[in-house]
Amino acid sequence: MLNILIVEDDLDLAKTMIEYLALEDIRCDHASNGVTGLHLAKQNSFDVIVLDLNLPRLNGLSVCQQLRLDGNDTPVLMITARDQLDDKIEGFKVGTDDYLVKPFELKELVVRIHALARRRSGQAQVLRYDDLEMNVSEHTAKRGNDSLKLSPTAWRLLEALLRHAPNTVSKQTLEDVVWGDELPDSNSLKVHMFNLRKILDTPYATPLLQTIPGHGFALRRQNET
Amino acid sequence: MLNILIVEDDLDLAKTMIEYLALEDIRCDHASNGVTGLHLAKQNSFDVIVLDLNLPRLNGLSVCQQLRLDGNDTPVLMITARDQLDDKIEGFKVGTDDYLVKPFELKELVVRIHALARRRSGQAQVLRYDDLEMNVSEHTAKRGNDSLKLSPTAWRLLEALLRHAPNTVSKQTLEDVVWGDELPDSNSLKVHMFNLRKILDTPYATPLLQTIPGHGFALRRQNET
DNA sequence: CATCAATCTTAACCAATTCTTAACCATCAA
DNA sequence: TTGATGGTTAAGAATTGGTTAAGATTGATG
Repeated sequence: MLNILIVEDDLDLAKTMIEYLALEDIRCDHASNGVTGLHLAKQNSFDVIVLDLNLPRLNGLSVCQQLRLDGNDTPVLMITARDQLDDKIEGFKVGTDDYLVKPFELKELVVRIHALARRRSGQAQVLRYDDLEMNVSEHTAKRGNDSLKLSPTAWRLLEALLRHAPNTVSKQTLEDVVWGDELPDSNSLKVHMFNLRKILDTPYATPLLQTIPGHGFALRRQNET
Repeated sequence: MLNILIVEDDLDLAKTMIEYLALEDIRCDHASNGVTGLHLAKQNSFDVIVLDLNLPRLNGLSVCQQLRLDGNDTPVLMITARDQLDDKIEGFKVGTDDYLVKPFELKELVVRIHALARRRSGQAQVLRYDDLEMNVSEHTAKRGNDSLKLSPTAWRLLEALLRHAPNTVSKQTLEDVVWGDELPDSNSLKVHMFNLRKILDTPYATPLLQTIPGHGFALRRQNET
């Protein structure tokens, strides 16, 4: 059972969507303007957010941008009347995940909602795990109340780990993140991880950076699965 | 720099795409039929896979399905000539992430590739059989409530067995999983299976790891087929 | 242009884990 | 009995990960 938020000012359209989606076992909350939409999105946790581009009080792009700045990683499906590529590009820039151009078939809406629900957006501008917080836009990182001083490489590593937390990130992926195709021919990653751990964990009671032998590393609390 | 795989039998289209994407700093590998596409996808790690729906030898849907069964979580963008909703529905069922209908603008292709590349798997991949549970994303394994400490090789063996459970997995397949082409020239597999069994079964009442004489091994409860 | 601080790469060392190998045993079927 | 298959054990080899420190590189600043 999916749980989504629809932000749409055309009440007829909203009603049609909600009723149709109910048949497909998708529960909808509804807001008719950007401000309440943003508010609802912040309060609750939805599987997908369906956003009209043109909204009273706060347009869809701004709503999406606000969410991302707030660290919300819910997939966003934008509905627009125009089929302007530039709108889409702009939309993807602020963190939209998919588009649907009016008029659209309800069946297609359902299909895209399901596809989006399977993944996280990955476009949040603030990443959090446990008491660790990373603001991608400001380029700042904190653990608890202490701000962390990260070297460029340490930053990239931590960002990758945080985006996947609490999942394991393979050494290969980490090397990819830092060096791309041109890997250094030594044990550089080991050293960087050592340094990152020194900054991230050593001063604190609960270590977060776990080594997964033979595979890679994970940001995860020890006791948790 | 993104790294993607294009599986497309229309060589003109493929060439156009590859050249355009190169300008956008997207590196492309290319396969012109489903079988090689699948092979490439399994061998390498891409940011996105662009799949034509209609392919010689193995169609796009099957390729995608195979990948998912194999535990591959790379985002897939399906290209289709028709705008049949049913195709899309079928596609999303087997794990496609997005669609593009021919003819499309190359700019739009770029935008969607970027959007997909950023997305990450929202839900942990979990394999289960009986009271055995393996979280592929976190790289953790439990039997009942006890977490299992697996060596890299043990992990690979168990994963292969679990993906096929309760079916038998041949010794050859297991050797393939662990060593690929360069097999060790001794009885290494025997030893590894012994060690795996020690971790997996020995402490518990009901053994799960069965030997199928002459063929291989299976993860299966004793009484069941 | 010289210098300084920060950062990155590299090499080396140690400890722990993991892997391979070669035995030896038990069982079964021919 | 013999040969093939699978289970068990232990030793030594190889690999991996943590740690440290020395140069090399970079970028900023006086």
